[in-house]
Amino acid sequence: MRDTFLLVDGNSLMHRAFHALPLMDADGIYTNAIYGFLNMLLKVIREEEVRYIAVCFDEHGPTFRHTAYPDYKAGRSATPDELRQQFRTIRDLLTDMGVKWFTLMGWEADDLLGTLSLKGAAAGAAPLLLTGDRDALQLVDGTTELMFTRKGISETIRFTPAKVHEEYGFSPEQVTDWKGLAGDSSDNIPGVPGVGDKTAVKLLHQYGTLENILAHAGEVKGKLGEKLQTWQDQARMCKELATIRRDAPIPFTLAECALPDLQQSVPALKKLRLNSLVKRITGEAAAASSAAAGTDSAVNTAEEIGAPVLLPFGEAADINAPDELHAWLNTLTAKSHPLALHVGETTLSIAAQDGACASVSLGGNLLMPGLDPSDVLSALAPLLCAQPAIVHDGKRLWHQLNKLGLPLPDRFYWDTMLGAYLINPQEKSYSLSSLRGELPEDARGVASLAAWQQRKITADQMLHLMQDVEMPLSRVLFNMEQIGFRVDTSFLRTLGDRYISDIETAKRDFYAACSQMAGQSVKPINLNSTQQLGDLLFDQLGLPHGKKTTRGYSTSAEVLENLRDIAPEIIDPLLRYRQLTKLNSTYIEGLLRLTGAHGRVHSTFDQVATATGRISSSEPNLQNIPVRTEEGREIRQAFLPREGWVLLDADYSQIELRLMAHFSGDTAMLEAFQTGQDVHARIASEIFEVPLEEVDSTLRSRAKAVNFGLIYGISGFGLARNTGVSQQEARSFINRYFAKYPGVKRFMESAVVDGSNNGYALTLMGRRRYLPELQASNAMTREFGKRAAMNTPVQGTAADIIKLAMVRVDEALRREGLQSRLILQVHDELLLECPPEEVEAAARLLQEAMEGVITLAVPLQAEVHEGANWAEAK
DNA sequence: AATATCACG
DNA sequence: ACGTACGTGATATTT
Repeated sequence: MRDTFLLVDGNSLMHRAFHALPLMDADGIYTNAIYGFLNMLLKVIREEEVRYIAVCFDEHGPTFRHTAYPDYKAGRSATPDELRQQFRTIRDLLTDMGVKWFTLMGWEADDLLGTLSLKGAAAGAAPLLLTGDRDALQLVDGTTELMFTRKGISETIRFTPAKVHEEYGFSPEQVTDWKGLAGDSSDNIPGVPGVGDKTAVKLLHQYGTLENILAHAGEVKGKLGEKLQTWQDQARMCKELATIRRDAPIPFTLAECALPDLQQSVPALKKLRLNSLVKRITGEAAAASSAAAGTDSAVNTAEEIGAPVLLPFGEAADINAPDELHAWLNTLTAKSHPLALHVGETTLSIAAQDGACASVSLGGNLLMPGLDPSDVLSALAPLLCAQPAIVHDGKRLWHQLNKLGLPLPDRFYWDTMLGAYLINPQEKSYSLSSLRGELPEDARGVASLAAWQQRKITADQMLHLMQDVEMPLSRVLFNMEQIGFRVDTSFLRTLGDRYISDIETAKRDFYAACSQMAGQSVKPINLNSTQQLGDLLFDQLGLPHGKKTTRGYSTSAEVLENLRDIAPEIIDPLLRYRQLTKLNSTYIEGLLRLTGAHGRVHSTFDQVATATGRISSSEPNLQNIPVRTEEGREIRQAFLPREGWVLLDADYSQIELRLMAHFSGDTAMLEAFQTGQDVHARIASEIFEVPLEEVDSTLRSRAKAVNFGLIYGISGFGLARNTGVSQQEARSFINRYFAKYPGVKRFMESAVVDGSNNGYALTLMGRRRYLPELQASNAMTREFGKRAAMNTPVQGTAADIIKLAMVRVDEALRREGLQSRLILQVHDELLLECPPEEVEAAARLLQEAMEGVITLAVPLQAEVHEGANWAEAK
């Protein structure tokens, strides 16, 4: 196994970082590019087990190497001063860190990269190029790979020769030919005019090289052939320009590029106030040593599954015949667990701990006929039932198996999608390929990822969440998706007809009132278009528009509400139109579209969707079915339990406020919950200093609004907007609140301080959410970070609690041998459908499981109701 | 693909 | 001085 030799294009990365990040400075020294650069460097070092490292920079002498083409790079604007400074600083910093860097007068960074990758490979290392410059793709070969940064610097994609081909349609050797043809506007390389990506790839496919294309230009028909002949010199020139040299005269030994101990760079980083980098370096060292010390957990440890680099996987076998597959699986059955399994788009791969592994191409192509995925899964299912496997997105696999009527494994050993989510719940995507740059898409990749995740999750103290919450929950969610929720479609249709007729009425009333006001009949518009509506209301009719403008006027319900005093005859029908069309298109038509022939809807529950740990529901979203208005609530009457069964609904009472009380430890707040009375009223009485009996609905709702404000991360402005009181009054509410409940204030403040110190917020069960916003230079972003820091422990802990409750409820139902089953979760609410004879038992079990999940400083309270439909059971 | 709006906790 | 409540997903319109 070759050691990884990381070769960094310093110029490319610094430019990327500079433009991707806002300017930051330490005492007038700009650091944003340095920060972004090092951040990326540390990320790759951490993820790739780098042994050697070198950074290359441009050093332009008096003459360019490409003197033959003077316009070269004329299209690039000069390096701004704020960045030029940082190039000087980064060199000193790298020296301090002990990281070897290279420059050579008159040579560019990519030439040095080309030279060093050659020398590095010759010395026995595996060069890994890190750059944002596509030119470098030509350097990729069997030993040299490339990490390409994109989207600024936040994402990387890893190129092997095969990946280059997959992405661009030609091989690394053809990169320069391609540039000669298609050019590159960012480098001011013109190529052949009129030849773009598509044409270039086609020509390369046909003729292989630029020279060969030009030699056969006569054969090429039409304009294209002419152009190739006319511009052949320019094409050759462009190819030469794009060709990276690999013969720079630089002294090099692999040993001097050994990765230094990064701890020694801490003082230099501190000087530049790059504290989050310092934390990362020191934090990682601490995590590594604690992981090395070992944790005495009753559950499976990293050792059992094996460290990633130690996995003794042998050569992969390609299995292409069912007989062969069965034979191979039979030999696997005898082996140790866990297996690693990966079902990709086109391949399925399996690996065992002893090194045996195989991949099977699914579907197949012309060259290699593949197997029918269902045949492969059929062969595999019994094995998965016998040996818990490492999988990615187990819930999806269960669905695949289930669709084929195959036996379902009741658990998996490790789900790398869930692992990735716990490690960072804010990734844009949890597809396997996006998890680690370009992770090999086979079972070995999944296995080593799982091993890495186990160590990381253990170090971050989230093994409990992984094994006792997320993993078992995925099975519960699968069941819920599978079972679905029964819907009364004819009821919905009847309701929809009524909505439609009311919509027509509202429309008529609206236009009549508009015409009345205008003194003439107004032209009908598309009422769903906010643009046309704003035009009508504010330009034609001259109603005062709210100051909210982005592209035109806002016509939100909030703005319209303010116009009700002026023109209720216009606004009321309009608001009614809005309400009814929303109900009809989203909840009547949308729901009917998704109701199967069997009369049930099967929502998808996304376990890796939210930053806080909540689950989300989609297609249909059953977590936002109307309830707040009487009109909307009718829709809930269409949600029914299975024929002859009963619906049970249980919701946590004030769970987030209770958690606030628990976290803050505030005596008065805790007391408010001990009495078991109406908490909002009680708090209103305290903060407004009136006897409980004199708390009217206004005071109560104001106190309630403050409570919500606290949970969301209080701000005077937000509270004012939500309650309709002035911002000054809102502030005074908050002040009174903090005066009565000083512990709550302390909790809020410490949540922000902890978030800043740690870089993340924690829930009670150790779930974390990183808060880079707290370090932002933009004040608004930072304020957002503060609110998230205050909200996440509360919302996230509530999510932890109900998730564990779901696992416990499911377990208990099974243990008691009941047929009742969970069918829905709505953040603080669980729905079950039960046979009538089980209702009492299920209700008790549900309440006990929910309330008993965890012991807090205040009791957890769950309220259970039953009904013949969701409206009744709520 | 982005924006505006609105449904839920 | 900035412009804000936290977390989601669906629909329709507009680019």
